[in-house]
Amino acid sequence: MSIQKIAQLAGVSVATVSRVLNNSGTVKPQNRERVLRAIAESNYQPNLLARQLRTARSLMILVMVSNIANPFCAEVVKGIEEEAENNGYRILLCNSAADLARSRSGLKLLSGKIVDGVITMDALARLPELTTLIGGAPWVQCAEYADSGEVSCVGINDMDAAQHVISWLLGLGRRRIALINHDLSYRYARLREQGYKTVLQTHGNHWCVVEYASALTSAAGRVAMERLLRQHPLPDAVFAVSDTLAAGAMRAIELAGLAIPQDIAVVGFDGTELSEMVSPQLTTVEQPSREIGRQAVVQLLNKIHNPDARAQRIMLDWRLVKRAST
Amino acid sequence: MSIQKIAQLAGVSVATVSRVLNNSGTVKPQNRERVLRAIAESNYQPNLLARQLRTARSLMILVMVSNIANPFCAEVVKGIEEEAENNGYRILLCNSAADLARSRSGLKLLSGKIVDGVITMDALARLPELTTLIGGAPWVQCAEYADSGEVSCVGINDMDAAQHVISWLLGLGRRRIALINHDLSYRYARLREQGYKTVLQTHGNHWCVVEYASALTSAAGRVAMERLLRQHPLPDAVFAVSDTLAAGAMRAIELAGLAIPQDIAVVGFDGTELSEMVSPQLTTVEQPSREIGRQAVVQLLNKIHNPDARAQRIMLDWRLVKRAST
DNA sequence: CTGTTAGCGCGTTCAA
DNA sequence: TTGAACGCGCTAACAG
Repeated sequence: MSIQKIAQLAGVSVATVSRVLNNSGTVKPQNRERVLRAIAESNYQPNLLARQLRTARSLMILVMVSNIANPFCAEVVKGIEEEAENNGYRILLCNSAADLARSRSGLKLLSGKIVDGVITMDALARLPELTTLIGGAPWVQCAEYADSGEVSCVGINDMDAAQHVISWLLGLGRRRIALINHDLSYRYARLREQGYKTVLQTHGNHWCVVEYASALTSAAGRVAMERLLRQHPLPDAVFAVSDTLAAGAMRAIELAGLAIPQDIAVVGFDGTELSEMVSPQLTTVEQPSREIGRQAVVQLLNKIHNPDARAQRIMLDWRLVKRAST
Repeated sequence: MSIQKIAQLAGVSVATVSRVLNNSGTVKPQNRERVLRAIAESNYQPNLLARQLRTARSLMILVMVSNIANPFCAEVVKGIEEEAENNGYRILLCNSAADLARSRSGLKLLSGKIVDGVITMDALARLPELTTLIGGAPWVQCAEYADSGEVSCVGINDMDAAQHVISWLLGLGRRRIALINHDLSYRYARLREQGYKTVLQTHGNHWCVVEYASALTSAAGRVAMERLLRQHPLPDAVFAVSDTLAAGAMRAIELAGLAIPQDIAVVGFDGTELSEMVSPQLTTVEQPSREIGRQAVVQLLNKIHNPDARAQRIMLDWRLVKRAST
């Protein structure tokens, strides 16, 4: 069912049908009525491929995520959806699973003109193939830093936050603070680790142990913590770079028969709902996740509508939420 | 950068470039070489809109989900991704948030020919507008039943599973078994509730209390459980229709100073990783989530390649995993 | 207010 | 083995 058939059915030209569909130009009420009736009768749905090919815009933005099950990630996506919807845009979610082939496949939606721009929460700045695939298309990095200054990004100051957490734990009297980190190809992971190490060095504290979780999941956090529990002496505090990791770590500590926070204090990151669901409730660095998502859309739409706009680095506020786990 | 420019750059016709791109027809090696060089030099990327408009297929399938953060859902999606990828298809994820406008917007990707088919995990069979929007396009319901026999679906026998759980709890001596359910517009929710009530009636057990959570989240499960804890006498067992709800319920029970399972036994549903992360570990009905996703893709591709194929109802096996929460 | 027509970029005949 | 020409369905410019 095409616009041609509708025109034929309504006894008008395709241009008139198009005008009715888009509320553009002027159409005699009687003709508009006939067109609308023909559309209703035939259950006609416009072909978006043709429309987008013709207008060269899709009102769709691609969101590339490495793990959609992560609650922090889900929150950011909600912020993205809200702001996009407010501006007449639709979201396409693509789960890259941190896989090169998947990422490449997803980005073809961008280079293939299916979407108008992309927001990535992935660590792909290190993959030159992907950045050339994106080319000069509108792109915003979200909850992750851009390596080059060419691309806008929205996030928090991860180094500051990590430094604050470690300083505070030291102030509480903790002396063996371990870090549970994640894939260092993420720049935020490198920055948080750097913050962690900087503070320890400044205080002449030589107990410095980092474990890397294989994914941002509770299970991976638990495994990482189990490795830490084989240390002698044991850590007396753990800083995990996500709430999911922290939740898994807490489980491992509990199973080992140790008490939180008496034996080991735990601090998470993100400030997701999960931090309030675990027992004891988790001290965590709260990120303004919804706002991060919204700002990413604002930046992206700005770039879409004004291609010459300079790249922006938006840094939002974070805060340490102190709860029973410390 | 279009195929025209490449043709010009390589000194051949657009047809030849197209043949190189699609490995179709025959091209003189020398010309192929020149085309490939032109493509590489100009960083050309084919316009998928034009290609899909012309070929009338996209090799993409739409997946509509109501809450991407639900771990069960995430597992099913992984299964979908695996099977789709094995067949050369790409996934587009659309978070409907159980919202009509969002769902409508998402399904336009289908009626607008952007994708070749749709897998829904949503309860949209009740919304006639949406089903007409889908029209006769390839469609599979996943982890949810179809109301009409026209559309294929993949899932488990929810009524059987619920009946089994309740019978088993009764066998353990529990007499006041409450149900934490979810939005009854989901057919699986209606079936599980039916299973719950059927068994209670059969045993002449009149203590029958159902609470409805506002979403499939821990927070909503906690709120629902808090309402149940205002009952007199208290329930001595709770069956929640998802692990996320059960986790929230456990938190509420713990905060009320009650013991699991001594005071109140808890059973979840789905068999997600979460059920192993909570303390005590959760007894739950394990669904073959990955396989559900894979089967959904198998059914959908069958429908895409063979439009006259009859709708199938695929029922997979479940099993009750008994752990410390009961 | 309306209709005709020229592309958007591509794959695919059909002749050569 | 190649190229010219058509049409997928749509919007927009232009002429009436």
